[in-house]
Amino acid sequence: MKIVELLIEHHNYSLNRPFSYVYKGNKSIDKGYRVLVTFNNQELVGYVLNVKDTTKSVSELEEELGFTVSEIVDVIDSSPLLSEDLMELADKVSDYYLATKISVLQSMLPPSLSPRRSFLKAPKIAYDQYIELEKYDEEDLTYKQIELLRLIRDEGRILKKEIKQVSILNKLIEKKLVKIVKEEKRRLEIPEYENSEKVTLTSDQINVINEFKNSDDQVYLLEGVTGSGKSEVYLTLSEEYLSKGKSVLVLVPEISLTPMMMRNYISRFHDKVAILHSELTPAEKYDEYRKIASGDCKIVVGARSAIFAPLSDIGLIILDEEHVESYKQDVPPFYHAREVAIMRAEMHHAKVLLGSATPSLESRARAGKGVYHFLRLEKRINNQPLPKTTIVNLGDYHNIDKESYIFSFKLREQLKKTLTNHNQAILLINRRGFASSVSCRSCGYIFKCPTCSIPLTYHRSDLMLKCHHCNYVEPSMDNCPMCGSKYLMRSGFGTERIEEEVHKLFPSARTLRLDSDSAKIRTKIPSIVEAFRRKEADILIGTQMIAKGHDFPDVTLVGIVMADIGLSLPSYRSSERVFQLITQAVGRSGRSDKKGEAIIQTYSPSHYAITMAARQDYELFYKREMESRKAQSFPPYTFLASVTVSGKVEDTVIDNVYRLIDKLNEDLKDEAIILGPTTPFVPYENNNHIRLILLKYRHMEKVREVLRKLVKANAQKGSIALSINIDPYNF
DNA sequence: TAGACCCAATCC
DNA sequence: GATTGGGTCTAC
Repeated sequence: MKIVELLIEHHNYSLNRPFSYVYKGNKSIDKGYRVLVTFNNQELVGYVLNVKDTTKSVSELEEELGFTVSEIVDVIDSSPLLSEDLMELADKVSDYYLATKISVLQSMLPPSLSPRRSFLKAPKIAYDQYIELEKYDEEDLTYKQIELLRLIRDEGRILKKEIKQVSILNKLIEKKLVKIVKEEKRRLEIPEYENSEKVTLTSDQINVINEFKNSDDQVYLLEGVTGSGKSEVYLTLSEEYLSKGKSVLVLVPEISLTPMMMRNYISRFHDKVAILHSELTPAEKYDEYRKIASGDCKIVVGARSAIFAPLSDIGLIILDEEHVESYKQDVPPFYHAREVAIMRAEMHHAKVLLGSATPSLESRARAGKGVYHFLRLEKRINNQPLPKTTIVNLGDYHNIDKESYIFSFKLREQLKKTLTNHNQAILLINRRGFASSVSCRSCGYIFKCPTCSIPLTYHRSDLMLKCHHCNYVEPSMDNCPMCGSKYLMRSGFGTERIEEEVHKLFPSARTLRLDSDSAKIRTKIPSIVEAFRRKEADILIGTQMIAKGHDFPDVTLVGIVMADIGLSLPSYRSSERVFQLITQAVGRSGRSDKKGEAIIQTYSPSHYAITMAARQDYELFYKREMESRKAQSFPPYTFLASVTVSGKVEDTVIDNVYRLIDKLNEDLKDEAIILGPTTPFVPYENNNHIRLILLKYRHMEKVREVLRKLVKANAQKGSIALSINIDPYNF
């Protein structure tokens, strides 16, 4: 008989410890296997931590342990699902982030294998299923159903697996509004790009590569302006490690947004590369995961969660665009891929290479202090000049074109020039939809999301009002629900409005729009990007999605329609975000031998984030922003942690927040500044009221200990739930 | 975290 | 007298 210690799939701090069971069967069972157990009258998946043989009887065991021990119902796996080193990594991650270990394990595994949904076998699809419109009728549909139906109507047909809202789709099928059409399956093919010819490295690149190779440091920050050839450095180093028999892990922000990197790696390394990212279907993820685990692929290119790819013997971990915030997971365990990369590299004695044109302040500060080895690529390849950049003050009405109110004379004139020269332009507006809010002129009523209470955004393409925080939708109405007035005002503007404006001013211009609405369908982003690259459109209009990573040789104009959006957001990172976004966007202009222009429209023409971005001067921005962080005691001068308290009853939540703040003040008198309680941007969600406590501190150890105890002590309370976010971005 | 149970408030 | 919502407890 065996004694098995395991973790339960409930994600709660009071259950964040091993539970003991016995196993009398004869299947093989060991660390890393999943088993089926009954736990408090529920049938659950357990995650085996260790197994011991015993000669004792169950009653002797119970006597010794002091509780009843039950038997494992069944063993699910026939081989361990997670390697020892990933289990060890999970320990480190849950330790650093004060997260339950099961939440880390769940983040590590593809959804079809994660404990929660372990019975989902790898789906075998023989056919591609398309959804086609049968009949268009909005009668008796919920708003979400209408939204989907309109999408299907507008698209003609959609691959079924590309629709994420399966339950909504099923309702439409049930109502016979849409039908499924089966066609022989088109396999997920990884496109076979031509062997890219070996580029000759510049002397800068060679220097950087040699410095990397000849140093024993563990973490490196490579700062290089857009177009300075960071990718080639990544590829050369990857090749080097591969030839030494090591494996290589490459992280990219969101693979659909940076097909460049994927393409580079595939054309260089072919089937040695596995691709892992959030947009793959569960079946595809499962396949790739198994392929990596079996050792067939020595290189993995993927988004955030790929940091947990089951590679062995890792020699090099690369994080491209290391400053991008999507490396931080915004649900528990709230890990940041950069920190996990460093933990993992330590275990493998591997090196970490962080690359960016605009490094995060944290990383740049560490490089400045010598914690990371600082590498720089200063010149653009071929010494391309930076685009000529103009800042237009929107506050000065002389600059505004009265025919549109959105474009300045300068931007309109440059657009015209670009079109006549048959070049391409990119217009960036950091907001999707048509109008950012809808209100009633008579009574002042503002359409708000019933769950988040933030204003709803009007979308012209499907005539819906949408909440940009949760997924709430409702059809837009012609009358005010309060007073019945038909004078509704749509204020603010987003991508859809810009597109309309362009059509008005330049009727013959062909446009494409790229934002998360047009990206609702999975494969759409790459196809829009490709279409634009093939010059099927003159102007690409989009949100920050378009600012990153793409290389469009014929783009000679980048227009930032309103640079201020985001600057006033209540985050200590807002200047950094704006700087990064504008710098990246401006860098899209003039990538080939054609000369580029960029126009930044803004209400804050003298804000340093904007002026420095216009000059593409990262180092100066860095110095200026560090001063401001220092003055306000924000990272990198301090560490942050947030404690979220949520519960069904608002008063209970508030009482508890004050109680916790008192407790924290007592325990951390000299260690931390405790701020709050604050009401977050979205004050209630899923019927829970939410309040926040923020901690600023310089030394982690004591604070971590106190928080750990706090969370344990409050874990049993059913009326409130605590959640801790170490190094939070949004609060 | 999910279910069981308990209690008090509330409803018809 | 039954139903509902909140609070508390427990789990190998």
